[in-house]
Amino acid sequence: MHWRNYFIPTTKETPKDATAASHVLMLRAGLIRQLAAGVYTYLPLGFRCLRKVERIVREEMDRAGAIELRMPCLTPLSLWDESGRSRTMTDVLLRLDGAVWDWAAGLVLGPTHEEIITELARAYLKSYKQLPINLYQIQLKFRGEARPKSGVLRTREFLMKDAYSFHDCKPSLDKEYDNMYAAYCRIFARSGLPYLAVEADTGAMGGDASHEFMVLTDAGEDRVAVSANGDYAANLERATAAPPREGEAPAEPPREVHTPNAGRIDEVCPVLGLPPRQMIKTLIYTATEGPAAAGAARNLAPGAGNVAPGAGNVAADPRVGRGAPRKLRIVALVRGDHEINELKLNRAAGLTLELADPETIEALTGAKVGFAGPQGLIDRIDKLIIDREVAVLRNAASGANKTDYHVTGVNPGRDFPLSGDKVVVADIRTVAEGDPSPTGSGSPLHLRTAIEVGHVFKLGTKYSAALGAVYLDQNGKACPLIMGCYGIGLNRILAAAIEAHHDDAGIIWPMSIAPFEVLVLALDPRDEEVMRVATQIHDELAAAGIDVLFDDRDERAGFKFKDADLIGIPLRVVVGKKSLTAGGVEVTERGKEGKPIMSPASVVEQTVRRVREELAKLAR
RNA sequence: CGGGGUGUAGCUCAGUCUGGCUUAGAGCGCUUGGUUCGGGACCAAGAGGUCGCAGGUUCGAAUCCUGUCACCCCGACCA
Repeated sequence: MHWRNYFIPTTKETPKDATAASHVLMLRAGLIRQLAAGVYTYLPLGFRCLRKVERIVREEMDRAGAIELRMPCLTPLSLWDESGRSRTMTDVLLRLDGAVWDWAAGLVLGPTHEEIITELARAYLKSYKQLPINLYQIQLKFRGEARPKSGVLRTREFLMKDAYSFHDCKPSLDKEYDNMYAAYCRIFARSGLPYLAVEADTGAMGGDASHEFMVLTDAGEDRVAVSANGDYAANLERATAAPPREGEAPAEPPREVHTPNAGRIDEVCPVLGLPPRQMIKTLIYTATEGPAAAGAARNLAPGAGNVAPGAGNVAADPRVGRGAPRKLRIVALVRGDHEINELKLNRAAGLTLELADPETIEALTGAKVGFAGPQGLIDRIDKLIIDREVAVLRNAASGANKTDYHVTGVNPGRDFPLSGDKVVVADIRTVAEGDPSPTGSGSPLHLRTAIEVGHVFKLGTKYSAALGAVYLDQNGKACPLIMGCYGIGLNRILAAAIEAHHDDAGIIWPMSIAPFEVLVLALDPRDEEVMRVATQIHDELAAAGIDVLFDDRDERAGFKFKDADLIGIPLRVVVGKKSLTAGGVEVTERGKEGKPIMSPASVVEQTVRRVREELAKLAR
């Protein structure tokens, strides 16, 4: 490919609105152009990268035995009614109402395809003999993302590989889950990503396994906890630390202390002379009676966020909670130096909780906000949820349920119950930097930001049951299909790769997803000998099957070098009068030092070998 | 959805507070000619803008007012 005839609109200027490195570089290198909020055109260079990623994904999915198909972007609203997600995903589903045609109101742009694939399964997968089967597609998704950001990391339209497997038993699903997990490892390794598989939250689905594939970078939106020795990694939403040890100090009697205007932990501690870890935070929540809402959607669960196929929300049973819903009062306790994890809290409560307003808190405790404590509340509330780290405290301090007073010498079990109908002791806090790994090694956990690039999920029968997708087992009995879903955000792979591999000058592409593998740079295109040598190298590389770009532009050397660094093609062959005089051409690797001179006769062979070596290394 | 901010040339921005001194500007990019030529060159001459849009105030609006749209940032939300 001759640069002169190609289209690579690079810029020197850094775009105003871009902060993430990948965003800045994708714009500057001429990979993408924003058309609207969260909507991007992939320019030729960016499109080539995307296609390379697509190819890796396709090859590995095929190799893993999955079968490719293509489902539509336009999907009938009625299917989303069947699953209940037309109600639970209202702000995610992009509807076509407002259109002038009546029929358009019945269509939505698919944010994921659980419903669609389940409809297909319902129609065709009628016998256990057809199982297991794994169907996948690489298709655009549309989501009513409230706030697109970070370039291509969070968009309203994106490319996702979503796969859905169907099984007649759990062991079969487990096996395919492991198979997909392994395929994902190969995909991300081949893409050159420093990825990490972490335990992910399963939301309202409960119990079943789910893993997210993360790339640790500064630009991500997700937080993960990773142990220093690598024995544990989990999404912060679900990460847990080793359980606490029982406190041993002898219990002191409770004592009321005047703490005027000191309602916050950081205000009270100096007054009481206690560290935050000896404090009990008393948080008051309300909830409406009924089942818990679904958990958080994952971005890459196909159904959820950008990467995973379809772990969508399944609606709560609309019949539950009809009539006169009663407001429940729930009190949660966490240590003063800990943050509560509302996802864990909701699961422990079996309800979706909301922080109570000040009026409710004052009515319950008889004190202003900031002075609540667990003592004596149990008879006036519906549930007391105690973090397990609070349960082992000795001689802690809490609010006194009396404005401007706290109590010291508070002891769980004596001053508030640790058991009983209304009491739950559970892990309801977010792990903190330095907490011990739950594996028993005690290795300290570190908190990192990350980009979610993939998600594997055991769905179970959520959608098959909702849509009536049943097969007949060996006994002729109709059973709902057991499903798994597996998503990968292709655009995010590009952004994550750039986040992980760049320097001040530009992108440093992994060989496997680089738009071109080799750049031949002719320094003086008006010099006949330079052009003859450069053209010959380009042509021979191309003939050898190498993706090669030929910078034949009549520009100054510095200009072309800067562009080369920016677009980040891994191998660069520089042909100039100077190098020819020195006996050949220069070969450099992007991001590495040194520019050895090679003879034009051997450079093609050596470059081809280097490309293949690099690709093989990634595929290992 | 809450809070904040920005819309002026393809890009990055000045001018807006204090309406008229601008025939709407600069740099980058683009066109033409010349010089230069191994790390984003220089000189000269050009092309390019309904100042987001709609109303209003005024003798006069990029500038003031009202509305509206778009985009960005923080937060919320994100089976």
